[in-house]
Amino acid sequence: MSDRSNKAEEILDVAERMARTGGYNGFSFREIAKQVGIKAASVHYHFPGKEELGVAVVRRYTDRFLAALGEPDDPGVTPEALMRRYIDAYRRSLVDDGLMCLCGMFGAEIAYLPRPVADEAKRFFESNISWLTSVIERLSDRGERILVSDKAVQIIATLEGALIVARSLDDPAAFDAATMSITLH
Amino acid sequence: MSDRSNKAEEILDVAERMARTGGYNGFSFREIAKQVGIKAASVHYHFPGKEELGVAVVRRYTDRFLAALGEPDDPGVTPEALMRRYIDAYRRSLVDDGLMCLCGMFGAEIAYLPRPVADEAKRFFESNISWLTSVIERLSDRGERILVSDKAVQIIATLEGALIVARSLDDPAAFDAATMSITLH
DNA sequence: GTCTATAATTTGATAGAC
DNA sequence: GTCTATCAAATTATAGAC
Repeated sequence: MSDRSNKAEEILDVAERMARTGGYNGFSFREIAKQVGIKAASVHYHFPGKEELGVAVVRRYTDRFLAALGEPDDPGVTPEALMRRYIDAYRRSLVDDGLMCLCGMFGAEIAYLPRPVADEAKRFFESNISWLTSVIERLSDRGERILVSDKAVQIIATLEGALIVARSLDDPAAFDAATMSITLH
Repeated sequence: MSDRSNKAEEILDVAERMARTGGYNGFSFREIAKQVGIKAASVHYHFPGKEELGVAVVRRYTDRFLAALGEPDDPGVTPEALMRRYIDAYRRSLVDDGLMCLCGMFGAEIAYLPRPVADEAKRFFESNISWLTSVIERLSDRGERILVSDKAVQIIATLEGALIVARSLDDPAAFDAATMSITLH
């Protein structure tokens, strides 16, 4: 509880929302502090520097994301339902939150990020591809024209790009247009 | 020639490269000036403010991008070749330049950008979808399961996302894995 | 066209009181 | 845990000389 008090979580909440809007330079200690109701110096008590805060934000985001997906080989859930669940996770980011995927944002800025933050963003994609690969293997009929691992990369790329295009066009329907062909195969 | 002197172009070159690495907050007048070999105040002579510079960078990027593609209904080029050309434009951004697509970057940050810059980024996607739609119509066999316009959105989303994933994983092969199924249909 | 000088603001960060 | 006070650096921007 020491490092995961309410305030620390609140700081992460605000930092995540700001990062998912303006990227790594889109959140600042002062602005976070103001929205949380403390002073900037107090934020440094919970997270020593911006790099550490950035790492913590991405780590929590990835963990929460994977937890919401569940186990890819859960016998109680069909692979079709799992795939639907995966697409809906991105869809909710767009429709419910109106936010970019944190790691899609940081992935675009990857060459600009401090190493530890970039490594955490990379871990998001690795774990997502791993999860997707397991699901695709379950619903894959042999004699496929395309590798399962390649299909996983294609799906996650399409979803990240669909967020960008739909938000740029200010048209949520573009997200569905871009992603509808993922399910039928 | 007045506003498109060599120095103005150099400024746009540096600003574009920095923006494609760190986003809208990833380029500054001081850093641009240093790399161009002038002072920050001199940059303001060519572009009054950051917003105007941002608009100019996106506009030049879009114009250059479309010009490189050529006319989508050019009878001298097969639609297959045009589609290949389109994918290669993104692939070169990754492999040759090692940079993100400017409008993929700005698209992720779209809610954070000044209105005029966001509008220019939107125009990039609109014109790209229009170009792609024309090409897809040429190579589309009737009785398709998916709308041509939807397929255009899907392709551009996959390409933007493929840049992000491949750069995050530091693995150019991921770009090909994500995009190879675009051509076969 | 480019410069110097300067301003106002924001940023990440630290020291030390409470 | 949170505060005040303070810092050095960086940001966008303007005025005016050359």
